[in-house]
Amino acid sequence: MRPLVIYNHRMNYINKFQNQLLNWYRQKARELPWRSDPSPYKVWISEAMLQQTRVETVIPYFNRFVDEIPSVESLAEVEDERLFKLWQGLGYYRRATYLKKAAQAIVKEYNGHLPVSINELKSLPGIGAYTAGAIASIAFNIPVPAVDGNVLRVMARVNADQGNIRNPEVKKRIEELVITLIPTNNAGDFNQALMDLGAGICLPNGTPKCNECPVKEFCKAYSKGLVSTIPVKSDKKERKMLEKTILTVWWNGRMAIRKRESKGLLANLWELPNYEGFLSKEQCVLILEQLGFTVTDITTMKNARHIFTHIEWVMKGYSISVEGEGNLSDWKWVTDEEIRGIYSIPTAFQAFFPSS
DNA sequence: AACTCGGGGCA
DNA sequence: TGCCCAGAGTT
Repeated sequence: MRPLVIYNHRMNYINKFQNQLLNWYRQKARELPWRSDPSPYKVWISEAMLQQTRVETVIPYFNRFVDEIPSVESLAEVEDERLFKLWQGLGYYRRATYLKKAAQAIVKEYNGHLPVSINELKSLPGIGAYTAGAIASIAFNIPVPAVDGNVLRVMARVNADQGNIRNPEVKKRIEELVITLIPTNNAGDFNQALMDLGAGICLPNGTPKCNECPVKEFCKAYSKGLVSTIPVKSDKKERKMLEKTILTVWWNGRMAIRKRESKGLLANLWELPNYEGFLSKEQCVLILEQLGFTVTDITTMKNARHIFTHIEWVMKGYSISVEGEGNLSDWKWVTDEEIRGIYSIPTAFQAFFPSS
């Protein structure tokens, strides 16, 4: 009898945790575009966009994207230029490349339908442990965990886990904990409830709203007074500063852009011509002359700064008018309208555009 | 295990 | 300014 009693106690604990979390979610769930129609395709697109990106940022991108590219098949065939344009400003641009690659694989190997199994999902480019779990649970209601940054924080507090949440071991530990709690019949709502809880109540940096938390009676960090010290997170690496000179070069009413290389930062996106270091007007004029142009005007623009995760660009800019033929191979002369409608140019350069 | 890869919002 | 965000892939 004894093991059965313990078993029942454990079941009651789990049921109560599930019920209180799910009841809270039924009342407080955020209304989000991908929640009104959680088709596998829309869930997938939303999860890809949401990687390291806030919900509020994603919403307009998601709406535009699924409106213009409504299916796996259309995604598999979309022009790269158009794909990147739809992603412009969202960051982590290889996610867009992964989406198209995965769509092509889904058409070829799964007849255009997203696979249901975690392992098959994870085999697709851009779909890792979290995203596979999110798609499987939200789109297919399969009881698997989907541990993102929110869930890591929430469950580290619930279990008073003082491990460094950047440590993969700690993440695995928390995944195992979620597995013991996840309901067999309502996994999608359960996972999304944990994320909403993290986004709205169980906030980072020691400022959670514990009085509003539906599961505070289960939270060991709350009962032990450790909420402000959990989760533990190791320090990030320091950012390096990089000085650059950005050129907006005008020729016959058009502006010069060029394509970035296919690897590394902002791969395959378009950029304004730019050079390492702070160049003087004279140095810029010399560069343009060596390219075969005659400089008719050059003015200094306002300095700008762009902060990436691990680099910071400090940028000096010049607006330059040129005449002549030039002898360039990798510059492209484009109009304002083409820049707005066609070419994907990352945010780092926006400060040097006339539209901004 | 450590790096790389964007951009924005908020204290 | 620093931190964090519905992370994934490479080395």
